[in-house]
Amino acid sequence: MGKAITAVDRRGKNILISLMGDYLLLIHQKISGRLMVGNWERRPENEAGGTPHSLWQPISCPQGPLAPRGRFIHLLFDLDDGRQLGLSDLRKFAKALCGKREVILNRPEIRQLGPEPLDPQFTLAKFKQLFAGRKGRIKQMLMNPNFIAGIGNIYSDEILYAAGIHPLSPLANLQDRQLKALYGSIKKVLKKAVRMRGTGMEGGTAGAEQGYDKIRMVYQRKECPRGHQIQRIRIGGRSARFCPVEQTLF
DNA sequence: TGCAGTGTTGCTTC
DNA sequence: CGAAGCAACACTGC
Repeated sequence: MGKAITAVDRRGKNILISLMGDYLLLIHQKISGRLMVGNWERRPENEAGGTPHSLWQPISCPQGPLAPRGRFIHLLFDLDDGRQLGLSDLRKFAKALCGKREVILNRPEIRQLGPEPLDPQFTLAKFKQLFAGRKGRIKQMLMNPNFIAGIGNIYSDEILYAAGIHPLSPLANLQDRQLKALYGSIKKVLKKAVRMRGTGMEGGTAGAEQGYDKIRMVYQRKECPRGHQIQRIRIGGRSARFCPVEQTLF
């Protein structure tokens, strides 16, 4: 694009790359998107019959061999230092948009975003205000980006376990005591996840890179740390895991 | 072998 | 307005 990158920020799960000239590149990785720096080579022999996926072959990336994470390139930028910025995405839900900063920031998916849970300005009082007049189940609300930004399926499960709250609990039933526990668990779980550099889903390939896998309490586990059987139910089309012994339905 | 399950969110419908 | 259900896609694992 020929524009210098001046800053990289995040809002919820949106990656915001500021470009010279007041432009903004917005990237949302959705489920399987991965934005990564490395090098890829074109494979012209696949141009005729191959899938778009097979057009670019990874050569290198900081995590060592890219497979299987860097094989599904849909967007590639050449950087000045010879490396490339690539967006890999197996399931092709990811989104990339570029435009004037103000236009991008005014799009509903950014404008309507709820508060950043790790923002120091996001106080317990602000958290409680979110619940005013809202209905629904706590698990779905935690995952709703317009309610609170950046919490998905994994960490909502972990947060609810840490707070001892059953995922089906209606918002209206949560009292001050539970809200306080929830608030503390949100901060605690997310900070720890950031420190551990997130949760890798590809089993062995994550390595030391993404450590949260190793301390998950309920998400995709058979038993909680106390040895109780984890239950799995569906809420709003998503799987929710929880410990039926330690998580109370309010 | 076939089908349920997988990290997200936006659109449609009520 | 809010909430539920589902679609977008391609692969893995039981």
